[in-house]
Amino acid sequence: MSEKPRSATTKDRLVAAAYELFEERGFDATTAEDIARRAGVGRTTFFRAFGSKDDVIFPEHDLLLGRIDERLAAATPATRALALSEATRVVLRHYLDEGELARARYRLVGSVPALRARETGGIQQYQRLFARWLREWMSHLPDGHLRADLLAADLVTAHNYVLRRWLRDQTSDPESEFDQAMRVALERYQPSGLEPSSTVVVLRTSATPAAIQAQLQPLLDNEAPLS
Amino acid sequence: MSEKPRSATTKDRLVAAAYELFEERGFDATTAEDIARRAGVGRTTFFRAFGSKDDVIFPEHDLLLGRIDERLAAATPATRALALSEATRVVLRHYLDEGELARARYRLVGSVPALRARETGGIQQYQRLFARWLREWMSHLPDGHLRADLLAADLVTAHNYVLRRWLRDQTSDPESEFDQAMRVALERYQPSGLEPSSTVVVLRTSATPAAIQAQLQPLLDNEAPLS
DNA sequence: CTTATAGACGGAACGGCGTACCAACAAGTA
DNA sequence: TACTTGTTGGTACGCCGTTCCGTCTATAAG
Repeated sequence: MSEKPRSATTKDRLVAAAYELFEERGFDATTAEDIARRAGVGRTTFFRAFGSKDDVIFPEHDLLLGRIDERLAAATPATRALALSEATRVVLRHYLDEGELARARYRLVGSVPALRARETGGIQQYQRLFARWLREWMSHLPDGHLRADLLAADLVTAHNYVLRRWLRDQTSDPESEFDQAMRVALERYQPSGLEPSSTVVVLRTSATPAAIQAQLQPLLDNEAPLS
Repeated sequence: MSEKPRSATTKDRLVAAAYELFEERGFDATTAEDIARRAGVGRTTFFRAFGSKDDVIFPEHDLLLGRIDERLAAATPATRALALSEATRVVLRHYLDEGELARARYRLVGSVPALRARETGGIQQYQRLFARWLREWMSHLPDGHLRADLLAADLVTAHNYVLRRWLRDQTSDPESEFDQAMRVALERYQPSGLEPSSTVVVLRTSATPAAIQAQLQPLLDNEAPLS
């Protein structure tokens, strides 16, 4: 616990060596021994540090899962919509902070099917974590479990949508796009015990209910003050 | 093309042998040579037939992708909602028809992390296929690409929700539950050029917009007649 | 009937992954 | 100094998935 500096640098050197070699020769043409040799350690040490060749690419996965869980556990009924948005934002921010490293990983994963599978497996873990909380929060609604699963999928999908746009340099303001994406995704969420004063709404329009509901959602969000 | 009977039985014997051994000793404790020996063929033949040990579990994947693509390609603007629902139903029906084999696979996949990753990879392929069509259909809407991705995720998630309930014996009428799940998932879809006669809606209720919209959606669905 | 060509098959060998085991070595403690 | 504790590298092993090659069978041509 106190030897972070030395231990961290060994792992970091392995990660750096791995990315170098992957970009030089490709993933499949790089052996674990190659990586270890360039990092100046033995092959055994490499597997002790990462467990598998794929793990070099996705190291902070468990950390992010933990942070999401914390954020969702801290939500009160009134702040759940916000908690969902912020928990998702934690992941986005993490990749934004990585900068070029995240883009290198994106290129790599996109070109190696085995890594794609690994990545989607990780994404699924996020989704299941969100679903676990949402099922609890929405179980009283009609089709609550289904709607919880759908919203969990939507949150993850919306996050990936914005993240991929940033990774491909298709946006200069990912945070704003993320806000909008969360707004759309959270159309599926309605606060649980909230019983607001009844309101008369009269509409004369050809807009579909979905469009109307999209317009009204921000009002509902604002009604739930953050703690 | 005409040697289906002999070729099919070899593959089928390998699949049968594989499932037997997986249930007897578990996935990891079963080698490719074990499977081949029990099926009465050589190890080389096994890898020629399936390419990898995982592939024995998910053989008809490409077939299903093809059928979905066909169904979506055949949709007209007026029948797209129905096409989405039916294309998804193709997958559900496939597993329902498999019966006990599907349940054996479910137990197996649930207990072996490597197979889980493989399965989610397959699911992601379905999702991407749906998204490809939906992006085309919805690109004119505000946030069209995002909404297309979300709906694709919802369709796949809704399907998996019902399928898993059936796999766990939590439902006796998966088709009806699937209808309802599709209804909820398709709340995200609004037909493209549809410009219905305007309607005045007066509501005095404490229900949220999302709930109201959920109630109204069937009316919209009925407006798009099937060809 | 014989020969030729193509395709399915099994065997052997190879590189690589991930694991298990072991010996060497450093650092802190009695 | 001796003893633990933990990290490291080396060796060996089983298995995966691929490649190469020789064998067998079947269908067609001569």
